Amino acid sequence: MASAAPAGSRRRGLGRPTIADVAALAGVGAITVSRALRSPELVSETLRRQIDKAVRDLAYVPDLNARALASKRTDVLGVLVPSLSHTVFTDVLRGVYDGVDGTKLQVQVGNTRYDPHEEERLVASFLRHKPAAMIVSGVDQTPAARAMLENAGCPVVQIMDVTDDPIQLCIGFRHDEAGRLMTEHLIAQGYRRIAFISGWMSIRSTGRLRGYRKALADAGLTEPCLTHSLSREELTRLAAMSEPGVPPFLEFSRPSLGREMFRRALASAPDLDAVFCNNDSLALGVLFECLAQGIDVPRDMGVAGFNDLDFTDACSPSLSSVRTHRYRNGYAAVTAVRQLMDGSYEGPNVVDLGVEIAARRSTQRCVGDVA
Amino acid sequence: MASAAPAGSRRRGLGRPTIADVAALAGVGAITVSRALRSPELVSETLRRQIDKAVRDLAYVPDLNARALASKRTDVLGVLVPSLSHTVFTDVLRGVYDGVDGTKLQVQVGNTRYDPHEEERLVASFLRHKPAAMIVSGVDQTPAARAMLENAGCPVVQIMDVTDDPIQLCIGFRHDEAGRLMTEHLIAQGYRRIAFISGWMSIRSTGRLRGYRKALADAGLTEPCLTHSLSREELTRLAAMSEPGVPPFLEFSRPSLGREMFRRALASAPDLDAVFCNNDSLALGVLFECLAQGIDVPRDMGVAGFNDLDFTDACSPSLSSVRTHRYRNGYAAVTAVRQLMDGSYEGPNVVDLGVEIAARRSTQRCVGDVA
DNA sequence: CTGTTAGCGCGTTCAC
DNA sequence: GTGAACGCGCTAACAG
Repeated sequence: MASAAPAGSRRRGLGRPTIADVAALAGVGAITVSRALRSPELVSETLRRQIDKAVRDLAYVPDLNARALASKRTDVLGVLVPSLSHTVFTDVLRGVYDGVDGTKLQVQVGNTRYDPHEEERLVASFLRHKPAAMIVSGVDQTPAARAMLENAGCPVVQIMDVTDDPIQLCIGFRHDEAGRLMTEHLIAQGYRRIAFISGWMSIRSTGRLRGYRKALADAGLTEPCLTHSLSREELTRLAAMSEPGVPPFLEFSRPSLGREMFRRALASAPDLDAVFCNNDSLALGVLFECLAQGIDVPRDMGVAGFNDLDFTDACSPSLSSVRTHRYRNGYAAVTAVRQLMDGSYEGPNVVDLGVEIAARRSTQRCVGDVA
Repeated sequence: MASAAPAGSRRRGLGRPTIADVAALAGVGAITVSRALRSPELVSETLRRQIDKAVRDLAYVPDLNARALASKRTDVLGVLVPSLSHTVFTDVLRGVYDGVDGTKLQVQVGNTRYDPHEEERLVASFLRHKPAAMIVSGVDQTPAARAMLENAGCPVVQIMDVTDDPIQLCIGFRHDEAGRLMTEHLIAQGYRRIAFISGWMSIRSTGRLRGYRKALADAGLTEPCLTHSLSREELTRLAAMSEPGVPPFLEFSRPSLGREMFRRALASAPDLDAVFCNNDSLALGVLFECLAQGIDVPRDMGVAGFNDLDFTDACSPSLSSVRTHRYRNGYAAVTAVRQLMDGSYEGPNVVDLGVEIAARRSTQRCVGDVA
């Protein structure tokens, strides 16, 4: 018998047909089946036809684990993001998915949950599967994770931030510059007492804060009321209030938190005339709080968000924000990965996608300055 | 040499240490290393110590593909969702991730993009990796996908909907009932001319619509203006307007679309007194449109959403919605999976998590009826 | 263009 | 408690 699972065998497969079964049925060698499946052009028309039939008749499905073991490679594109609850990263993922369309690449998403150690574990875990390439978010991997990625032997692209010292290639934008640009926009619109509001500071948020401070300093202004982080007790309280397992960083972008933090900012700096929010959800809350308090936006209070989510233009007044190219970032990362894989990549190893100020009504104090 | 990669070999590994290298260094058999790694309690203290040292010295990392091939199993929990852009499913995923915490299970997410054929492909693809279990969204898999899942030989849980005929086990809630409950709530609040607004109808949306219609019929009311779907041309136009690759269903939940569809509904039924939106984003748009038009909510117009996203309670007026237990659904699915894996599952094979009406100000026409 | 041979790295089986 | 042998299903290398 040519069957792969002789009855007397000490170990049997799951009963699923193997490549040997197909080969036997088609009357060819196993390797020919293998080739017919992966590079049909290398196999003669006749044999290919017989093989295809046998494959169909047996409902043969190649075992990817065996393939990976034998060939030492897979078509898995590992993508690590810090959160799946933030539009920011799901937008990136859409770009990634679109980028791999029509490709052999299989996307596999890992959620680091903003935990560097979880990221490290995931890097190790993904690398064990010998991925075709890796895309990781941010540029602040732990030394261990970085070392693993450097030795991964596959293309590695860092996204959503830039650094002078990428693991291999990084494509993203400068958060400090983004923060600076929006603050300068607010200043240009005549706002002077500008607060920065944030629930939780990721490494990237800190960059935006830096840019905000620089812009203020350059304009000779001071920070009226900087509420950039919640106390530990508040953090715990919020966590307790939420469904078990809801990570704090999600809570920290809630509109209701925006309302609360805006109230606080106003209490400690009653002469506030603008708020730069670390994300659009917080800004939405500020907008509603102004509405509830009868504060006129943009006349008495400028409100700006970050990320330019889909609701910014539907607000009333529409909400100014910082447009980051998240979809494009994901797409570009995959494009680069593919080029790195076939050796055709020729771009620089640091790519800055830039950001744009989406100036809308919520910061339009100077008439005629905004579309 | 006992090394796994003799210099003269025709095929070499990647140079990475193998279990044989560890065994050689520790002076034991390969199998003992294998055991020490997976079931330390079966190996004597002394050997375990030597092995651990060797593992560390060589920075040995087990090859998961080889392990999977030899053992015919993995610790991968495959999770298929129709979208990563909707909070709905990312909430589910949080539940899933929290559920596997402290477990050997490795979550692997697949994005079907609301395409049954893509789902079918993904099912096939995931199953080839011999996952420990699968969690799939909805109950409307293609016959082929269903057949594959039935023969997968691993626990399979369907979520976010219920059916009398699950593949194996399904945990979710009834969308028709959800639609009915919210409509009844609106009726109880004195609204009579209630429109249902939706940009795009998924299978689950259709269920909600069914419930809405039933509630109206039961109350002897008619549908004033049902704008439940966009024309094909509009669909194309919207797609063209958006960034390449932005799937229509995303566009279809935009607040700006809510504004637009509300204007239309109002145009064809000026006596409209309430709007039940298929999701909260649309409802947010309706809220802003009312604000812009000077329509008093809830007095002159009741506005209800669906899903109860995080911004509903921060709106002004706060937005009524249907609370679905997405996080809990993900968590429960994993719990069930784990029990199915060790044979301890004893629940029914259809679990209805139910929904709740989150009654807030935007539908509070009858004073005192809402908290 | 096709087949043969020899593994890929690990876990199962069975014996000690 | 430990180890030797064998095989999981597939593909790289080389020969024809």
